[in-house]
Amino acid sequence: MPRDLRMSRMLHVLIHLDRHVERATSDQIAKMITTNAVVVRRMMAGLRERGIVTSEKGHGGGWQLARPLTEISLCDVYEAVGRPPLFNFGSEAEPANCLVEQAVDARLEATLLEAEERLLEQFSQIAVEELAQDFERRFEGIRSAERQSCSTISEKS
Amino acid sequence: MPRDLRMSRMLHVLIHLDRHVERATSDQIAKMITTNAVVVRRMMAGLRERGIVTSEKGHGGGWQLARPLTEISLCDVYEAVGRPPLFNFGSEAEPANCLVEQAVDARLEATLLEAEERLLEQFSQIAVEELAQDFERRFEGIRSAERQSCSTISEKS
DNA sequence: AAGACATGAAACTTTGATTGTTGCGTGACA
DNA sequence: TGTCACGCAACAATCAAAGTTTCATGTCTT
Repeated sequence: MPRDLRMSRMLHVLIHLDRHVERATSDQIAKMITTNAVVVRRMMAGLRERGIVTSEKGHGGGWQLARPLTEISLCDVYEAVGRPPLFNFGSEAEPANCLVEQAVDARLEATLLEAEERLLEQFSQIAVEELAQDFERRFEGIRSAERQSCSTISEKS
Repeated sequence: MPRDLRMSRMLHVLIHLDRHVERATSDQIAKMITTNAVVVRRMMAGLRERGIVTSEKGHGGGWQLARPLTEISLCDVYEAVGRPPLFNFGSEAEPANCLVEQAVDARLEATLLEAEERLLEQFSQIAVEELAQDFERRFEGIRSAERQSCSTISEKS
């Protein structure tokens, strides 16, 4: 059930930039997340504005982390990709003149707002570095499995 | 920020069916929520399957509540409209072969799943009757304001 | 200075899910 | 028998994210 992929994708990229490449062009990044360079620039522009990455033009240019993953929270990334609406549902756009609808909307929005605040609070307490460590645990798990079984599981992209 | 409106709309309708009309045709309901009869039938079919409303064909037919609003929770309605995805974002559809992406997806999905469970738990503890009472408080507020100012604020739809 | 490389930015197309629409079939009541 | 109302299927409209194309700008190398 694919929806807005920007946050997931940007987290993916940030970890690669920290653990694997240090600097990468939009094209290289595009291959990491199986899309194209323009989409990458569009998303990364938000990260640059928030001081999470920097970009350089010309030969040897590309994208680079501007600060360590320990100082980037999931909330930072969420805001950097434009604070898209968290929920997939809600009420009509214009305020209703029907009082029943007003009551329903108010209650629903209040409930969602509360849930949103809780989720963002959680996001603000998770550093991207934590996800990078999740990855390394997975990597070590695969490596040790390889040593035992001599199978050829390899890391890709 | 309009997204999936089904839950909001169905709550609206259920309260009208309890407080105002008792039985209504798809066309009448369509006017309440400013859409057309087919859309109404599509959404209400889910409510009927869950035993929340009943429908009758022919003369004098239409839709009717099958049980009191005190016995219908927001969660019931959410499930009746098909359990649409709660969140507006997520990860790629197919499981990744990149370990970094796997780690990001796993963490993100776990966080969202937790938030989803909390929200549904809250939904299951709110009866539609509560929203109906929210409405009546609003209604009384307007009535008393009318008595004081002789203005002509009227309830619509 | 020329050319290749890489980002910046604008305009357009594609995609996917909800919503909206049309048409026809079926059951029920007068 | 005719009207009313739901049931159902197929199709069009809508909207945002994602994808694409094109051109401009800046930078490094030769």
